[in-house]
Amino acid sequence: MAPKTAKAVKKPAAKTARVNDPERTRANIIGVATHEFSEHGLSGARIDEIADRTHTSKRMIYYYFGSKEGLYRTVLEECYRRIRAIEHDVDLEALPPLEALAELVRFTFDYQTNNEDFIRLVMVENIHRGENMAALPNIAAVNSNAIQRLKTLCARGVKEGVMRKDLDPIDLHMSISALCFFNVSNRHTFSTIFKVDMRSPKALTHRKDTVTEMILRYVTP
Amino acid sequence: MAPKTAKAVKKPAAKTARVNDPERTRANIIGVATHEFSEHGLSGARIDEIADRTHTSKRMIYYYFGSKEGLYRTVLEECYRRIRAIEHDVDLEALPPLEALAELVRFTFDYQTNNEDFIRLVMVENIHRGENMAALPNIAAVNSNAIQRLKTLCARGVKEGVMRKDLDPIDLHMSISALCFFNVSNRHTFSTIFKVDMRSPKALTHRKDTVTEMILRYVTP
Amino acid sequence: MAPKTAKAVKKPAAKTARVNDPERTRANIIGVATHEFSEHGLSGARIDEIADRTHTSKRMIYYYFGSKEGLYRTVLEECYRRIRAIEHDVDLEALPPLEALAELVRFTFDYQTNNEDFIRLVMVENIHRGENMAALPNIAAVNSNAIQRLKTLCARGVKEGVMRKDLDPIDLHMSISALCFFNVSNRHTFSTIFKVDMRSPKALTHRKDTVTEMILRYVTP
Amino acid sequence: MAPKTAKAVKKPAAKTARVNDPERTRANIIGVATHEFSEHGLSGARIDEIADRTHTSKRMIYYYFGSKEGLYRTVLEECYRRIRAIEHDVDLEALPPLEALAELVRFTFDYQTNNEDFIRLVMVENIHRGENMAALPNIAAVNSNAIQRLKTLCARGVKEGVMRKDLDPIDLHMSISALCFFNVSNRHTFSTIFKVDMRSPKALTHRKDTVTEMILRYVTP
DNA sequence: CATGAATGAGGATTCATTCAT
DNA sequence: TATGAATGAATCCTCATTCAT
Repeated sequence: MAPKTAKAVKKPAAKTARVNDPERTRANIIGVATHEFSEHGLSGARIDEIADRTHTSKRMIYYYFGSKEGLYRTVLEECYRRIRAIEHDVDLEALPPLEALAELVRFTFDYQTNNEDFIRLVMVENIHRGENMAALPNIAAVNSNAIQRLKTLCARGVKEGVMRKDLDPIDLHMSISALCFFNVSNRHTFSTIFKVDMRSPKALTHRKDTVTEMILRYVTP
Repeated sequence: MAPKTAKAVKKPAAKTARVNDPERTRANIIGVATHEFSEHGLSGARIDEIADRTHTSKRMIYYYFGSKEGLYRTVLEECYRRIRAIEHDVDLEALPPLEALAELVRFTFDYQTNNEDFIRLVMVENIHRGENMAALPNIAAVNSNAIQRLKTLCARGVKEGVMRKDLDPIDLHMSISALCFFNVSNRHTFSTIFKVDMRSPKALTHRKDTVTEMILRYVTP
Repeated sequence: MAPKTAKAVKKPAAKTARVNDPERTRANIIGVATHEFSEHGLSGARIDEIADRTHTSKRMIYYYFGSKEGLYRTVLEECYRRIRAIEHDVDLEALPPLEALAELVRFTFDYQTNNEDFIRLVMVENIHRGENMAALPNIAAVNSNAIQRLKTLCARGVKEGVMRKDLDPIDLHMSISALCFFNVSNRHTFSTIFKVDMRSPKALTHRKDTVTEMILRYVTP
Repeated sequence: MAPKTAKAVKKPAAKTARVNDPERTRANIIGVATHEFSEHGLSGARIDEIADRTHTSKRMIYYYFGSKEGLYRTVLEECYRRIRAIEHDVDLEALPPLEALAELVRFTFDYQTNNEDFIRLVMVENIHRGENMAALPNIAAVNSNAIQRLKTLCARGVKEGVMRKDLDPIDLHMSISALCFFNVSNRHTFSTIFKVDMRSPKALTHRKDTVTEMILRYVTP
């Protein structure tokens, strides 16, 4: 909801303007839009607002993305692209299976905690029943790696006798995601109802440990 | 809503509650609004649309709820009230601790699966950072029971030696919620990315078992 | 809405406002829109402009007509409805066949001359390939009368031996329309090219006589 | 035009006139614009659309024609220039007066039928009250020939006793134009209302005969 | 209580046109 | 010449809300 009162201060300057650098312009818009959509949702976000926070004008949004929905989809696409790129950072091969899994859980927890915009965007997209995401090309590619790596890890764990045989990588991934995601996504309602802190470093560390332990216990034979 | 054309035929039908029954009118509006807000979010929902699906007119919405936000808050309140009422249905005392916990997990899983509107409303409210919920009176009351019952259960489990001593009821509740919630909330994006079915009875049963086992393994000493 | 430059003078008053008289409001809008669409075409007309010349606001246009196109269609419909109503004015039965026909031609000529808005609207609609008109219900009803009356008249003329037998009412109607229509529709380009006056009473009378004679000569055995 | 999405693939194909050939570029633009203006009118035509269908870019349109209106005027001018050039094709002198007239009518009918773009452009210009055309130089020259030739023809007809003495060439030209023009210009509305075909070869031939006969009967003493 | 009419303030989108290279 | 990027100024349309009866 926009403030009807005067408090919204316009910052008329700072616009580099007329920089003929399409990539930069696009990136700038996407950056701002990512935050706006994550903050207010697809219908709640305002093109005017996005434009204002941009180095360019509202017109450029339409020039590059065609429509509000087009911009939203691009934002979504970029977000998933980023995840895919980042997931490689954990070197699961270098550690013993259980430690690797623990590391993966902790990494996931941290990543999600530190990327609230992404989490919220996924929430928004689920409110829209994933219809925008479904339209994206290459979206399936996002999974390939995550699941494949988990599969390999499980196989290793089974071979070394430290993991049970009946593990389903997708199911396991879902559990990890669920536990990590919730801490960010439902932070507000949960902490309001249960009067608990879910954001302090201490609370996060504690929760991360709980989640990690829960996953480890589950995979143990 | 407006007459789209001169001869837009009004469907005066089906509107049964013409008899002045305030409670019924209110309930009818809330019912419709619950679905609309859950479906499209706070900014995405349309007062016109809600009014149209109602037995009354748009004017009544303002008469009873003052504003769109007022209606939204009432809807939220009702939703939480309903949960609280329903939670009593599981008689945890009648079963051995672990079985009681398993039953609670399954009940939670089923309830969330069968109440998508509620799940989505919670998502929506979290997108709005819980600010509407925070304004509700009695919201804390929702927790009292859930946590208290879990606490009692854990105490019983510890006494009987089937649960570990260091369990935190809130933390446990959060884990159960996270695992159950995700299956409904992130259904669309997850199933799109991983090409899996998350809605068939079979998939639901399997996932429910996984979640239950995960929780049980976690509480075991 | 508002012109940024100074030249457009606003007439802020005169708006009867808040008259809860839908029929009047509708009629007022249609009246203004008829002229605007006739003047500038569908794409050339401006909703803002129409609203400004109305006793109501732009919002009401959308309230009643849904869209610019919806308004245009209604305008078109009204125009054709009016014609149909007016055509009864010539009592063809009361005169001898040839005189009746002459009277019909003169009436048509005068009507078209005096209803430039209508002529231009028909031009506009033809530019749009009649797609909006085709969507109108009852549009076929417009013809029924015109052709039927001409058919009866021809039959009478044939029986009395003053008209040839091979006349096709539709073809005849087309000729009359063409000759009368052109004088209004192509007035500007024709008079510019040939440096002739096509609007003075004298010119109109002369042209009307020519057209009448042309039709009469054509139907004569 | 703008890139609708990030990966909007540009079709650099088919654009042959890369070789700097001003005349060819101009002609290409005019050709495309003629169709666009004829199709959508002055306000309905889109510069972007025109540029897209061109072998060049939008920039060139402004380079060569200054503005949308400038382009429109050029298009108009070209159209009239073409007519004037073509009218010489009928050799009226070679035939007996009435046959020459019949030939002229048929030629006019065919030309208009086969040049819908031109007809529509004239309609568009009349919607704009001929103001763009009036600004064109040499526009009067268009008439000189047509009328002069008709005048000569009539004189010949009168001398040979096959035409009445009181014929006004301009008036006659107007009648011919009206009857031929209408068949193209009002095709859509007329055929929709009267459920008749106006485009089949058979219908065209029949109508052409009617028109020719009507004109011939009119000029006969 | 109830209803249809009415509306100000925004909100998304489009257009002709110009600029930097 | 030629081209893609950029833009101010509309232009159509929507929304929550209020008024008269």
